[in-house]
Amino acid sequence: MLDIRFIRENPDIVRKDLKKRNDQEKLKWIDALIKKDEQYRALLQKEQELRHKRNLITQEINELKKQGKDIKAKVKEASELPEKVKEITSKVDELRLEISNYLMRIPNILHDSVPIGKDDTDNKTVKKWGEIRKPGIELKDHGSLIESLGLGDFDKAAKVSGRGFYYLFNELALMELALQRFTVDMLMKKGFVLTQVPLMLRRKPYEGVTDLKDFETMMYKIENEDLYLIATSEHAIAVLCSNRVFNEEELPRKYVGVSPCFRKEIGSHGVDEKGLFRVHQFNKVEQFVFCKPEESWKMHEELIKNAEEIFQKLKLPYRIVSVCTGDIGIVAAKKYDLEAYMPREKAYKEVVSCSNCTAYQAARLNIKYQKGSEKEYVHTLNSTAIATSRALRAILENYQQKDGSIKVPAVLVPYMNGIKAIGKKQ
RNA sequence: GCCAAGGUGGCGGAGUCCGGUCUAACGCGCACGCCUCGAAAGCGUGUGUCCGCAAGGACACGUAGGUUCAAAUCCUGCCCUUGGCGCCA
Repeated sequence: MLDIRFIRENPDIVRKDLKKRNDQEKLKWIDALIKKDEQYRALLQKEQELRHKRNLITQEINELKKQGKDIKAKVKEASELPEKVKEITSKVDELRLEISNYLMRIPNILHDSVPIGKDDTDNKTVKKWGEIRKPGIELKDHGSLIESLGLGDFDKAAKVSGRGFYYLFNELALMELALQRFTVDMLMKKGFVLTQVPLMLRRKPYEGVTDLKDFETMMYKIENEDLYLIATSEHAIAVLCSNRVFNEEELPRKYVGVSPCFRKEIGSHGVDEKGLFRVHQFNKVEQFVFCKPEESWKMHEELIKNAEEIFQKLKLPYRIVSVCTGDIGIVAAKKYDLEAYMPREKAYKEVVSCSNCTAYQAARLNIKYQKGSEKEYVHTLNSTAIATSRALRAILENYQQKDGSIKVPAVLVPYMNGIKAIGKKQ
């Protein structure tokens, strides 16, 4: 959320940003919002005057009573006030709510380097890494490969849970755990605090970390409970520090979260349906950082570098794209996606998303740090380290061997009891 | 899930029975200032949010309501914590 004071004082910056996003509707909101804000503050003044008046009379009554004098006349005078206060308060609350509704939906201010575009086809490639090997065989899609090797079962999962779920067995399940441990070890060495999180959150804290439309399109709600399954541990870590004031020397604070993630993925259909790429439940290792504003852009580069390091060590070719205005969403000021090369499709597919949310989440969650005698919002950043389901797909495609087996990336071998290849016919 | 006791500042902890000079006694911590060569001690000041150019004011005692001229205080729902019982990997 943007600070209302910032919008009040810099409406042109906000307008310019919305023009970049080509968001005509929200562009119109700005004038309406500023007007509401003016009305709100004027009315708030009136409300406070009225309350002041009431407080004075109340005190008078107290004095009179103590002196043993008659209070009837004063009480009568005062008795007219509560209703007036109530009336004006409800108007003030109404305005406050309207303003907050605008603020919750107005997007973050974008970094200058964010490319302008309408959807993900306009994302700009900023880097490519790795050599694309010619497999020399007809590659199987990862879903069929898994099933043919007996390393998973999608059909049974679909029967008992629905499409988008999976069973994994033996070496493949082990590789999933290996990916997590390998990533966690690397990040802990870099000073990240390993964190296991609650997998469900209440609505109110959750509103602090996500786009409101996600509640309908992405999140699973627990029936008859005020609880939502988390879509990523990012959310649980962000709210961990809500309403907190950091000391300056506590920053930057880096967390590595490990958790299952639950997503409805409503409206997503197509070729990726079968297999591990687009699923309702997957495990993810996530980087999350709270830092001072002046260090957040450096930190953003650092987080994407960490993700790159993981894919480099796995020897999976990838490219980095800078996500464009039409694809970036409302929370991030800048976002990199890391897309791994999928040789069967001969295409790069998103496996990592790395965002600098600047003060946008911090303002909603009220996370500040003590800067001298002042308090200032921190910046928050989040980045996938590894989403194992998608990384597994990349490995299954890139490491397929001619004999139909899958070579285990060298860095994972120690995490897999020394197993160097899976699916090899004995 | 049941029973009991609780929830007040950065922390400990009064105030609640019996509504009113109670946003907070007393203590700790932290920041700044004085003192000092420097420090400790001591002394002083400050230490929630919002509106306002300011003067000033409003709000804030888990949370949402209710009663009242007036609520930390009385009433109700909900959330949470601790202890006991029950259930349980």
